[in-house]
Parts: sequence; C-alpha cells; structure tokens
Amino acid sequence: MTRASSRRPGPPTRTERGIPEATVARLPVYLRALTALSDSGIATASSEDLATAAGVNSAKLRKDLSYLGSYGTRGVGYDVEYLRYQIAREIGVTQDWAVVIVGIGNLGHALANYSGFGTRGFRIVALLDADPNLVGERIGDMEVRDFAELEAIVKADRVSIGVITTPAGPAQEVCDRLVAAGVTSILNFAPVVLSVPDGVDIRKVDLSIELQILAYHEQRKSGEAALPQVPELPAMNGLTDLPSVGGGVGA
Amino acid sequence: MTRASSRRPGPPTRTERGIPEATVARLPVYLRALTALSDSGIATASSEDLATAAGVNSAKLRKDLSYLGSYGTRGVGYDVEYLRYQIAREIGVTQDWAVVIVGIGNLGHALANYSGFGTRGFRIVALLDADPNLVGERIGDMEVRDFAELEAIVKADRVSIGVITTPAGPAQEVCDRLVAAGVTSILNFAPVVLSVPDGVDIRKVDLSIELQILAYHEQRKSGEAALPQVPELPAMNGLTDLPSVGGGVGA
DNA sequence: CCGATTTTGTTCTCACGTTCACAAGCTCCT
DNA sequence: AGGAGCTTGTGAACGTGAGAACAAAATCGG
Repeated sequence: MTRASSRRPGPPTRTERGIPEATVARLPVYLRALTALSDSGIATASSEDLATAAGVNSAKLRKDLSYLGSYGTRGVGYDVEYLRYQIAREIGVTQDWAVVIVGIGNLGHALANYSGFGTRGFRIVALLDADPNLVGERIGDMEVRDFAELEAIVKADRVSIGVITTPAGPAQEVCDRLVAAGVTSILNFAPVVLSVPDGVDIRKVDLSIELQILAYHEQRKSGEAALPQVPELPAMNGLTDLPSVGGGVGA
Repeated sequence: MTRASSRRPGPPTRTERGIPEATVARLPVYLRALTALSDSGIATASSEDLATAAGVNSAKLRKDLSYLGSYGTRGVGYDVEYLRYQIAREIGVTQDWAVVIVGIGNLGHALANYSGFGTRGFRIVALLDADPNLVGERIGDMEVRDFAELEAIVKADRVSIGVITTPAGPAQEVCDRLVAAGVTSILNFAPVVLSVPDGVDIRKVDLSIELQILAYHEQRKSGEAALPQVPELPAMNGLTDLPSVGGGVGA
C-alpha cells in the first residue's frame, strides 16, 4: 500500500487508475460468479443477481464495477460474457502467469495436484524442494526439481509468482532467494511473517489464524449463553501474584 | 458541517466487550510472535519489539492490546508469558475446540497431517468423506469415517468447528449438513460462496483468489514499465460489435 | 527523595470502505 | 412517439481503521 501520493483534498479524486484494494479483492469473486452464470447459459444479469451469486450487497457490487468503467446497461443489467472478459482483463488473468511452488510437503503436494490452479491464468512451471529425497519424484505430469535450480527457472520461464509451502523455519530464506531471483509476488503458506523489499507483493494464507478467529467468535457465542463468569479486566487490578512484571526478584 | 456528534459524543465508550474485527484478526499474529519470543527465552518485550516481530506498526499494536486491558507496564514493556496467556484466553485457545474435516482429497489429507493444527487449541476429532473407497483409510493416527456419521460425531464430541475441503459441487450441501448437525463455525476451502443462517460464522480460504489478487498487482508493475497500451475504458463507447446486450435469441 | 528517562495507553485526525438514496439512461408498451 | 418502469452509476452520509502525537505512569540514577 505505497500509494500515498494522493494529497488531493478534492472530492472525486478518481485515483487516476487506482482501484481500491477492497474492490480488487472482490473482483475474483465476481469473476467466478460470472463464470458460473455463463456455464448455466445465462446471458444477462442484473447487479442484484450478481450480488446474490457473489454473496455481497448489490450497491457495493455496482460501485466496485464502476471503478472498471461503465460496462452495464441501465434498465437491463450486465452482459455476462462481456463483463466476465472485462474483469478478467482488469485482473490480468487473460494472460498466463508462471508460478513456482517451493516446498513439496503435504501442502505442496496438494497444491501441485490442484487442477483449478493451472486452468485459469496460472501455469505451474516448477515444483522445488531442497530435500534430495524428494527431488525427482513425479507429481502428476511434473517432477520435483532441486531448489538450487530456482534462479535458472525463474529466468528461463519469466516466473513472477512464487508460492511458499515450506515449514516456518526456512521460509524467510526461501523468500529471500525468490526475491533475489526476480520473483515479485509471493503467496506464503508458512506460519511466519515474511519481510520483503518494496516493490514485492506478499500475501499470506494461514490456516491456524483463520481457526483462531473462528474460535474467538465461537467463545463469544458460548459465553453469552452459558459461561458469563469470565474474569474480566478490572479483576487484574488486585492481582499481585502474577508473573511479576519486569522483575520477580526486585521491587 | 454536521460534526456527527449524534449519539455518544465520543468519550471512551469502551465498546462494552466488543473488540474490533481488524484487531481480532491480528491477535493470533501477536500470539505467535509472543510464543516465538518466549521460546527464545525473552521475558519482556516492548511494543516496538512486538510490533517488529508481528510485522505491524507499534501504535497499532498498542491500541490493539488496549482493547484487551492494561497488560503492560509503562517504562518497561510487556511480560511475554503473561501477555501470551491473556491473548490466548481472549481468543479462546486456552480451551480445546473439536474440529471435523469433511472431504479427504489432497487438501484434506494435507490438513489432517498438519501438525501445527492440533498442537494449540484445536483437536481434530474426525475425518469424513462420502466416498466409500476412502472410508476406512488411515491417515496418521486417524481413520476416515463415513460422512453419514456426522450428526453422531458432532453430538458426541461437541464439535463446533467444521472444515470443508470438498470440491465446489457438494460444498453447500455439506455446509447445510454441518449447520443442521449443530456446527456453528465453518472454515471453507471450496471455491464457492456458501450461505449460512445467522449465528453461524464462516471464513473462506481461497488459493485462486489470492493468486488473482497478486496477478492484478503484478500486471500493474509490468504495465507501468513496459505495456502502457491498455485499451482503457472510454474505448468502449464506439464498440457496437460486442455481444449485443439484451438482444440475441430470447430473453 | 526527586528528576530524568522510558514506554504504555489514549486522544485526535485523516483516510478508507460501506451503504443509502436518487438522478440519469435504457427499453418496452401503448 | 411518448410515458412508464427498471436498473445502472454515483454523490453523500456514516462507520471503521490507521497513524501521529502526547499525557500518564513506572523505573532508575544521583
């Protein structure tokens, strides 16, 4: 989010060609909904239809689409095929992106086999691992190659996206190597916070965090119904037998 | 104009017991950072230290923690163990949550084997699949059971969290069954928008969407440097050879 | 015992995102 | 042809979140 060059106090601002991040995150959802409608043989859909299919509010959907341009027809709706193409073009999935997966454990395996992956816009060009026991193993129609080949592969296949499915330990080093090799977008499944230089985008998928967020809300639900005897914060005021902040010995 | 001082003029308000959603999403990150510090033998950490480890701004971290209570010591910092416990308690991972995984394909396999899963706060109590060929297969120390047993398992083990790793097709039906059985939190890996009744929380993990978001930004990067000849929206005005909105055969 | 130093907790301001509400614009029917 | 009826695109209000800045509180040295 290094897009802070908009000092415009003015109203519209138009953001030149900048689409809000929240909107970008929803475009793929719209794209999927449109594809489903298209497969069902539906040629035209209103913002209400689309919003329902995408699981969002119709006003939000219309505003999101308005950032791309005026691709609808008032009184009618959106042409499914046409809008689908426009969104695909805006996202960039009309071209193919070369992807490498690093770390062929359970998750790497699963991703390598995931079909809906290469079908639309993304092409896995290599599966890499540093473990010599894994190198050479066949997965689908691909073969696991040595992580040392990374630089050559990135250069040869113009790889711009790297997926990290290693354990937490080696993740930062793998990340550094990817960046050094020229990869500028990284999808990280390892449970660590990776640091990357400016100009490199990174996104994180973290199962454990998602579960914990669910647990928080779940605890709320049970708590309201059954266990209202939570300590609550003011109770801390009197507590002196806690791990003795800062000293233990002194004070 | 309209200083928006409608209801509460704005004192503390304390929000009763409500923690902002954005903060809830970061608490697990802080928890992980604290665990790492704890494992390194560090007993006390300042907000600056913690923020660096968690990859956020220190002011944000302090504000986040302030929603939980005053667990720090001015001039000193936070006691790592104590704060870790408080956050864990707030999230709810001091107790164990029973989890079922439905759909034992590649991804389900990977999750079932994922160790960092059951280690902290979550216990996988069943792996379920409707495919008779899979039922009975052993994965780690568990055995795949028939999806028909869902209701009995949820009731017996007080399962509150369900993970859906089926293909898109059966996902909504699986979801409905989970909800009907009493599951109130769902983590969905299937590439569809699931609808659930009020009171049920749902979170989504979608590889394909993450990649598309990366592709969007990647296209931007290349575009700024090399391909500035994108059609751009006003070009559509003259286009009449597009899929003929609304016309065609029948409506 | 007091002042200097450190670091938290909180306030204030600004930017972003969501939702409402409605005018503009298109189609269809009379 | 002209008006009725829809549906889009957008302006404006509202709510949430981020970050800077500072006052309050705790330790430590003299």
